[in-house]
Amino acid sequence: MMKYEFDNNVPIYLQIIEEIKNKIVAGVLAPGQQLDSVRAMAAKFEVNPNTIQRALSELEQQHLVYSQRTRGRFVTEDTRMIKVLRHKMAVSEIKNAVERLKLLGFDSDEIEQIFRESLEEDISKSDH
Amino acid sequence: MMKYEFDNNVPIYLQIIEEIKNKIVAGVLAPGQQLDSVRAMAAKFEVNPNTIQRALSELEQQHLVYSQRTRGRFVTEDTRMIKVLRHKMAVSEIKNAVERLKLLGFDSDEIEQIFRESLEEDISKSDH
Amino acid sequence: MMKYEFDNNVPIYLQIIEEIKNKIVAGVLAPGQQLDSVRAMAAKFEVNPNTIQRALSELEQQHLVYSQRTRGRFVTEDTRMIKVLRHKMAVSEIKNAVERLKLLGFDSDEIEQIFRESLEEDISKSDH
Amino acid sequence: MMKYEFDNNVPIYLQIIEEIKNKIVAGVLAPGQQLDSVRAMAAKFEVNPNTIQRALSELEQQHLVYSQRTRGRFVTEDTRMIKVLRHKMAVSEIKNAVERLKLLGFDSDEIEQIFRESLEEDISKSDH
DNA sequence: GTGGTCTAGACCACT
DNA sequence: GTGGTCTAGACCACC
Repeated sequence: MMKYEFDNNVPIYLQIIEEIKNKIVAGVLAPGQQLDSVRAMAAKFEVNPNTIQRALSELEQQHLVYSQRTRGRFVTEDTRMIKVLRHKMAVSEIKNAVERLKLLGFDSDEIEQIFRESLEEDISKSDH
Repeated sequence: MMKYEFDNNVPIYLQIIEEIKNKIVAGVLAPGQQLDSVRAMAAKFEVNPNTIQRALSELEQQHLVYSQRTRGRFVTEDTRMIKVLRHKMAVSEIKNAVERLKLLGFDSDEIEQIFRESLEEDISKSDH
Repeated sequence: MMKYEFDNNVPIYLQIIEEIKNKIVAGVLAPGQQLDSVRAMAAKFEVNPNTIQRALSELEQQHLVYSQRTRGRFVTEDTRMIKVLRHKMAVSEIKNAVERLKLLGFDSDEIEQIFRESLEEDISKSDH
Repeated sequence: MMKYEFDNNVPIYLQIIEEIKNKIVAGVLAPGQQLDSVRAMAAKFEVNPNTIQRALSELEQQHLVYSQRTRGRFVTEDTRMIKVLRHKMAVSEIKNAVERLKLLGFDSDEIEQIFRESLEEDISKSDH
């Protein structure tokens, strides 16, 4: 058997980044909307303010949020950026799934067929 | 401040079940092949033997492994069962991905299109 | 008169980033060469290790250095990246000078003429 | 740990001299115009009056300002002096930039080419 | 020994 | 009150 390895060594700040990205892509955080303050988020996540700061400045470097020194932080108003992010996240989600299936010995044709089945079921579900 | 638990509340025994299922489906553990002993697995996973015990009996209930009192535990020789499992795992993998994307606001058409792109890239990659 | 403002509020970690970029561009740090460890640099700059860490991880995000967990950090071996950086730094150096001169009321023609004089003097200097 | 001083060892009085020269060259301070009093400037720069005194007498030695015992200090009316200063500042600005680039390993040809690019961009910008 | 993450707590500038 | 920077000191995984 293989080496033992249970997940969850993902750094907190990365998890927070993902959390916020999800909300931006899903529209829960709208373009231009103000984020909670560093200290407020630190309290909510029960985490040190520095950890939040790190997550947020990383998001800033990716141009997904911007900050105004004394006013606070805001979701980018550049909807193009958000669309790009949205697409990237979808691609990576799907690629990961495909990747894992290939490791289990599935080939592209099989994966495509199963994917097709999944979508069809979905459609019939939404017909109810 | 205390640590906030983000993910990782999946019980260990479920993670172990997944691990073993993966090996069976991928063929790393062949039909009829003997599994490591409970104590050996407990050592490898650095986990209490009871946890292993629980995982294995669950797999027995699902007829994916069977035990012979004195000899040990073995992967099922029923290849049909394995095929079914294989298919189920693929479906659930893909459904999960689709599900997460729908939560992010994607509709079926978008997902299909991105899926198509992913596969095409894969093909062009393997052409190199 | 204008607002009072003496320079030097530039964060230490940004100054360190510049320092290292300079060395990379000038070739003092060659592609693939190992950098001092975080702790060593912290001692050299008389600064907290976290500050060094921050500078270096920023450089890593810019793909100018890469790190290997247990071995240390290294200058990128991608000489293209270094060339790009080199060019960017030159452009920004010159743009800054031009910018400051424009604030002093110089127009492009004047600036070009003075620039030409500077270069000629330089050449005659290197003739000696 | 103590703080390491990176830049900012330029004496304050020199910074103030530069500030005033900039204003004179840019025309913010016109020929013959009266300067603020020492005390007023000391307040504005949040600096000891002696520091201002020193900066101003240096400027007097360079014939860029002159003082009338009881009335105060004034910008020189010798526009030729100002033109010379203006030129000198431009030259030194550019020479500094060139100098720094040479330290980074650029040769004159490269610098000229990049300078040319910068100016062209500037022109195309003003065309918009 | 290496890099990486996190906390606790401080100080700054800006409004 | 906001974000931003920095220190001091801790712990982890990896080899």
